[in-house]
Amino acid sequence: MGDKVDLIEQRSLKLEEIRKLGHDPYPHRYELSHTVAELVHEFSKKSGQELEQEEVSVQTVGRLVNLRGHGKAGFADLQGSGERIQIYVRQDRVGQENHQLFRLFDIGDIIGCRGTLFRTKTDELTIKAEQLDFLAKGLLPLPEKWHGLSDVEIRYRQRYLDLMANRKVRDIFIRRGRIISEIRNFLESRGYLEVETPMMQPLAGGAAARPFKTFHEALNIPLFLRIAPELYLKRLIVGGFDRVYEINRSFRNEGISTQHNPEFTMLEFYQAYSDYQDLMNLTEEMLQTVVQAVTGGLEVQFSGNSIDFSKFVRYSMIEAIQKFWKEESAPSTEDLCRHEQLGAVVQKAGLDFEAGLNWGKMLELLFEHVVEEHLIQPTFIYDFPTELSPLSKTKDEDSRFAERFELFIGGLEIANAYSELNDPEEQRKRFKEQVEARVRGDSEAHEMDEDYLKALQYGMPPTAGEGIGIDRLTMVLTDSDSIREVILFPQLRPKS
RNA sequence: GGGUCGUUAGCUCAGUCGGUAGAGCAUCUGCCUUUUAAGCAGAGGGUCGCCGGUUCGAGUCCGGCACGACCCA
Repeated sequence: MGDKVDLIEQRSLKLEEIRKLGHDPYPHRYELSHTVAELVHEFSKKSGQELEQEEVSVQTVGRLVNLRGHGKAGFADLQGSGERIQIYVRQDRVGQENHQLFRLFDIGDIIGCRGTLFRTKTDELTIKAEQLDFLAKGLLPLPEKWHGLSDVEIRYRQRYLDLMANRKVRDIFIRRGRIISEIRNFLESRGYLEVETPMMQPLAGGAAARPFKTFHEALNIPLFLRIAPELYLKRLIVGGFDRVYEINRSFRNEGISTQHNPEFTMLEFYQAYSDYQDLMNLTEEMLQTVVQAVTGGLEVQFSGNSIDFSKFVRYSMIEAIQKFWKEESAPSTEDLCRHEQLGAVVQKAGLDFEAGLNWGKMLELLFEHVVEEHLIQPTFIYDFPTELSPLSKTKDEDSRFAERFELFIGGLEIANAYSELNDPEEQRKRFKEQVEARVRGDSEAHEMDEDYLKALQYGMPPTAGEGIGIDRLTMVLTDSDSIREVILFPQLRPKS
């Protein structure tokens, strides 16, 4: 600890020395001809001879990540815009005063350098400095140069250090940005409007989850952080925006795991005059477009598996359970569709369940246990129990099933979509059932939402809607095994 | 919520059988004008996560707590 203070003191003293040399240690701007990345990309193919003939004069900026002094000369590595370039400083070239400044530099300082490009004996692209400028002081030492930064706690708590030290981390977040941008392009090209709906809601609906609660002082009312934007987006469909989407945060007051962060980013989109089949097709096309644009192909490595986005498999939930059943004889459709018979099937699969579990939840339990881990390649699972889908239309031929699908990739649940229930009387009935489940102790069950029912009473066109977990999609497309690797500042327990 | 592992210098780590704290990098001083994990010579730097216990003696053994990672629910 004492040493850490000394380090800051030493660097603060150097800061004063720099000031005494007549440099403002925190200047306001700097003119550059190239970023480091531009230099590296533009000149990586030029030979030393070409560079010296052309006498390319450049001016760039970056953070010092390595210093190698040689008495009256020295080398340094400058990191900027995700790349590194070497600079070579000779006292007889920059002058005595500027060389003095060079000797006051620490690893971590941000500097500007003007000079000409050349290649060293070992053929490394290097700037021969003519003028060095000081742009900002790094008072605290950077992570160790050999091993870099690997302590995950520091990586997440001080993400800026992670971004400086680990190129791969930088690349993950660049890719995340591209994914979102490609999704926007895709949806905009299909006539979608991006909208923003309330994050603070008087009633947290649209999903089965526990919300965070907050309070508005002036209105004197409790508010909930949204668990989904769904019910507001559908109000916009009622209002005549036939295609809307929102990419933004939702919040769920649940445990934290490699797949769950309390705040997470979801894309939700709603398309009028369409059903869930249309959205399966749209989703396939959208993800193929995004994956191609972002990775340059349709095959992605994730968690030791090669995932092929060129074909998406589709199974009904019942089919999937039968297909991935471990033992010889899979249960019949009849067994799976009848509450009285399903209990025995679930027990046969070696699962315990609470008494009074309804048929839908029982089927879900069985599905999660038997099927989910096998869904590595992009797979739509469709036709969910209506009991699990209070906001979905049911199938015309069998009201026990809802027109709903989920998309699984790499064993992760990536998307959830359905033909939206737009019959206000039926919706009221479903809400009532949810309220009853809530009374029986299901804290995730939906509440009665009169305001939403009123919107439906004005008439909502037939509509299909979908949510896609952006964090999880990013995990798959960056081969990240934890959601914390794709969220810049993941939620952690506060440091004591 | 349960289990396993981890926490030692600014960073990455070692630390034997319980005997009074180590390395490399970083820092500081000196030398060094094509190095690149630059080099050479020297110096400084520790609440061994926290609290308690056992012991003549604890980084090391025991218990609790905190934080983190992984696995399970």
